[in-house]
Amino acid sequence: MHSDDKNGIDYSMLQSRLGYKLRRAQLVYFDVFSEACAQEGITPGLFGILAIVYHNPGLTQTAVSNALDVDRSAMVAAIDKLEGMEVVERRKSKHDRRSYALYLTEKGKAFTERLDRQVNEGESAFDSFLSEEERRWLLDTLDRIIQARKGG
Amino acid sequence: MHSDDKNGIDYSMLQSRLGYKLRRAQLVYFDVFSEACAQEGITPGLFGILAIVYHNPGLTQTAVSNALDVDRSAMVAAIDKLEGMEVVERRKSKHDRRSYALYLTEKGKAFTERLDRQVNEGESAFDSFLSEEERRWLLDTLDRIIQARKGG
DNA sequence: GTTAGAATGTTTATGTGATAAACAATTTAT
DNA sequence: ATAAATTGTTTATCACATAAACATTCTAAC
Repeated sequence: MHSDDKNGIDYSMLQSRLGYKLRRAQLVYFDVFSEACAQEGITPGLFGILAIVYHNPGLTQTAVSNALDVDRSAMVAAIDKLEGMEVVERRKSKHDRRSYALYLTEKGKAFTERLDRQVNEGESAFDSFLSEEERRWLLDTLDRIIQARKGG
Repeated sequence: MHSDDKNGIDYSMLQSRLGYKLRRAQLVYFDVFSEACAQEGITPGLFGILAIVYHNPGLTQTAVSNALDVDRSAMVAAIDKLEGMEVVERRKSKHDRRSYALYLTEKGKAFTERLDRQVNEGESAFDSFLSEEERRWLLDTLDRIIQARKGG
């Protein structure tokens, strides 16, 4: 009954745990992302916002927070920062005076496109050991995990 | 060229990004883990420590932090808490008066075994849509991602 | 052996991010 | 017109990661 060893350490309870492996793998991608664009002051969370607003201009803060499954209170500081960087702007909605419609500035569009390329390069240079088929399978499986939760 | 839609929202820049999906999937598992044992005051990070010390009694704090790839400064508060719960104990090392050897108490062993079962149940009730083969493939792939970083 | 360098546990600080409660202003439903 | 829900916001807490610095102790070089 010899155990799962690495550097002489027994990882029995963690080795086959998806939650643990997902956490470790996510940390790796966080590092890769940071190397790709930490210099720009953009974190994965901020990039998510840019990506959503880029392709869906005019959404409210709450709509973006729903799209990314984060609390809407988290949007305030994030949008404040992106507005300070002059890549996103809040425009008052005519239909609903409570809410803002979010748009990328011209600078923000170019910025987002550049970040998208940089992150793609950084990630693909790193996960090129995955075939395109494996990559798709992995993405689909992760999606199934994410969706499985929605129903519960 | 109609785009990746969900609830009428275009996820183009995120849809095929492994980092994003890993983050979301990890969040899901964090929730499942929490439901399984948040009542015991145990977080995923603390469980990792218990799992390592359970199978590798006598390791120093630094050795455990290396095993889990966290900074050793993060161990202090964690071990403090586990010691306060009377599940882990620090014993002064005879060979090195700087360091402690970590051990589970009898209570800690039973506690860890129970948590292990609870988390296994919580996770498997949730990811049962994966075949055993798919699960192994997923674990292996995540391992490859984690290991790929070590070399770079 | 003494001395210089490295390692151990520790404290303190910063930052990211998730989560939750509460509030005023506004909109929607009754 | 009144009650209920929604929007952005503030504030708080917690998990977790990272980094610098420090005293004590050990290791290596001389």
